This record gives sequence, C-alpha cells and structure tokens, in this order.
Amino acid sequence: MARGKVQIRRIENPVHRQVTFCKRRMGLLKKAKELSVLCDAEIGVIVLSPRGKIYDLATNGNMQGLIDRYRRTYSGMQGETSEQNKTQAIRQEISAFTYEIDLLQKGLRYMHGENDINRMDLDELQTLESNLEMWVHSIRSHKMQIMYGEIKMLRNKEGILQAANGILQERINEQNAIMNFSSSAMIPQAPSQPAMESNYYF
Amino acid sequence: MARGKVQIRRIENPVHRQVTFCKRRMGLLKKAKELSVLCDAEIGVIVLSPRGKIYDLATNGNMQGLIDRYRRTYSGMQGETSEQNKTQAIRQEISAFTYEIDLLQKGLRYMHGENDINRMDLDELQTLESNLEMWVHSIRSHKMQIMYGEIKMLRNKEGILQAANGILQERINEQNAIMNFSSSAMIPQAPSQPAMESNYYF
DNA sequence: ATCTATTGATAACA
DNA sequence: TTGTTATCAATAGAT
Repeated sequence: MARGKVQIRRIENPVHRQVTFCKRRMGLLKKAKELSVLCDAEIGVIVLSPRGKIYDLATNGNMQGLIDRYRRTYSGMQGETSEQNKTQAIRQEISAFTYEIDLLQKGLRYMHGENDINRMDLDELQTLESNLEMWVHSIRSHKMQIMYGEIKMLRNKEGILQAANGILQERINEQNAIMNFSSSAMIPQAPSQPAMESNYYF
Repeated sequence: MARGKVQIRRIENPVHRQVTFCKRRMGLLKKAKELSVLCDAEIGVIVLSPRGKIYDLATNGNMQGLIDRYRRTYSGMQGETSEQNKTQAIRQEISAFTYEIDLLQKGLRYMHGENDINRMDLDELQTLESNLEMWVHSIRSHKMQIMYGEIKMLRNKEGILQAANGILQERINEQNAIMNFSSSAMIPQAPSQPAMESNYYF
C-alpha cells in the first residue's frame, strides 16, 4: 500500500513475509476491534501463522462462547469435544505425521545417502527449507567433483597416449633408418606422420 | 477515516452504524484474506452483528477445522490437567511441523524430478517454477554444460589417439615381419607391445 | 524498531 | 445497498 502497489500473492522473501505478517496481523486485529466498538458487534479472529503460532482476538473476551454460538448457528451438532476424542484425534495426527516424516527420511537417505536425520531436533527441522537448497548445492558439487575427476583422468590418459604415440613414431623412424641403411628397396615408404592429426583438437 | 477523523466509539446513529458495519466488515474480511495470501497464514474471522446475524471467513475453507485446532491448542488454558498441557504442546509442535514438512516433501518431489504438481496450489507452483528457473539457469548449470563438452571432446581425442596408437603398432609389427624376413640378425628385437599400458585406465 | 511516500480504506453524501 | 470522493489510516520499502 505504500512505496509501490503490492500484488496480493504469497510473499516469497521470508523476511519480508514475516515483517508483513506482523504488521498486517496487528492491523487486522485493530480493524476488528474498531468494528466491534463502532458497530457494537462481537468479533472473533483466529490467525495461524505458517509455523503454527496462534494469534487471536475475541472482542467479548471469550472466544469459546463466540465459537459456541457460531457452531450452534452453523452446525449445531458439535458440542464440547470429549477429552478422549481430542487425544484420539491428536494421536491420529501424530501417527500421520510420523509416517510422513518416515517417508521424508527415506527420500532424504535416497537422495543423500550418508545423512542420518533421525536425530534432528526441533530447531533443525525449522531450517529444513534452507537445507533443501543446501542439498541441491551439495548434490551438484558432488556431480561436479565427479566430472572434474573424469576430466582429469581423461587428460591423464590423453598424455599417456600421446607419449605412446611419440614412442611408437620414434620406433618407426628408427626402423626406417635401419631399413634404409640395410635395404633401401624392400620396404614400402611409411609416411613420416601417422594418418591422424595428432594436434587436431588443440 | 475520511471526511473527518472518526472516534472509535459506538456509533449512536443507527443508520450510520449499519452502513459503517457493512463497509468495515467487508474491509475486515478483505484484510484477512490479504494477510492469509500474503503471509501464507490460516485465518478465521467470525462477526456477530448486534442483531445476531453471522458473517464469517475461513481462509482454508474450513472453519470447523480451524476452530478444532484453536480449541485443541487452547483447551489446556481453561483449566487443569497436565494431560491437556501436553496435548497442547504436542498440537503446537504438530502445527509448527506442518509447513516445513510440506515444503520438504515438495522439495523432494522436485529433486526427484517428478511432475507431481497436482497437490500444489498456484502460489506453490509459482514458487517451484521460480526455483526451477533459478536452478536451471544458474551458473552451475552453465559450468556443467561446459564440463560435459570438455569430457566429450577428451573422449573423442582419446579415441583418435587410441586409433593412432593401433595404427603405429600395426606398422611396427609389419616392419618387424619384413625385417625378420629380410635380415633376422640386424634388427634389435622390439617388444611386441609398447612400454605403456594401453588399457591401464580401462 | 522507526520513518514516510504512497496506496488503500472509508465517512459523508447521494 | 451501492457508488463517488475527499480524507484519513495502513503499510511497503528503506533505514
């Protein structure tokens, strides 16, 4: 809204997103309070940040009552969830996330081999997104190391072959000299250079 | 806010209050949507008008789920047991992991090169696309292309040298045969293979 | 966190 | 309610 019109779409820069989240969240709650006061309305706002932190506002100071009224009006069915059901639901979610984490670990081991992330703690998990980029970098570095190695090996092989080529050529020249000395007519003339262009690629 | 600064207190004129309620309610929900989109947050807003009419917004399209999460997180606040506190903490952790895990899975799918974009929304698609472009067009990719080219060139050169090597060896063998035929005593015995190990790297 | 140039929201009016 | 417009408020980008 300032210093340039902003497009309403996900802010990719994490720092900008966090700052905007903080500012606009405060603005939203302020607007909600103002509306409540100005128009004598009851308002509840729940904000879940991407990281799961919860910010909320209940203008009557009682979100539960507001939610209860909301639910009574809309679905009416759901009363207070029993403690057992809560525990059961949470266990199901834990189970589901455990499974996903296991899949993730398999994927990670598959992609990266040596890394054991079984012991990752909370803080480490929070940086997984940046780690992804590091993994990509690591994988590419590894690939490049392999490629550098292959280039080095091929250059080495090239040198050996060049040397062998020279030795053989020298030997031919020696033999030609000997044969020219012993018997000039019997030996077909070999070209002084092989048919290939040894410096073709230089 | 316009045509004169407004005091944040109940608007006594019922007509004005109704108009302001309508306009500000729309503004509040718009702000909530924007915050949700901009910052990747999940937001629920419930507005109860003085006459009991309900207006609401749930950015994930599921107010029940949002309320469930909210209640699970804060159910421990109303009272008592450490059991509830535990479940609250667990719920908080689960919520915090969600975003990172989601990103990771998508990153893994991306790294696997799968075209599993069905589960991603437009924003995520946008993110992946920009990442893809960044990565594909990065300097490393260019460097790798150059390296591939060099490897190819070196392999080609290797083949030519190998062929030259073979030709020279053949020529030596021919000359040896001729010299053995013409004069077995005069020529020092050349080894049938050059001193190098031509297959050393294979 | 603080500062402003701008955009966005909206109070009054129709 | 909806639309217009003069103003005020929110805030994006920079510091």
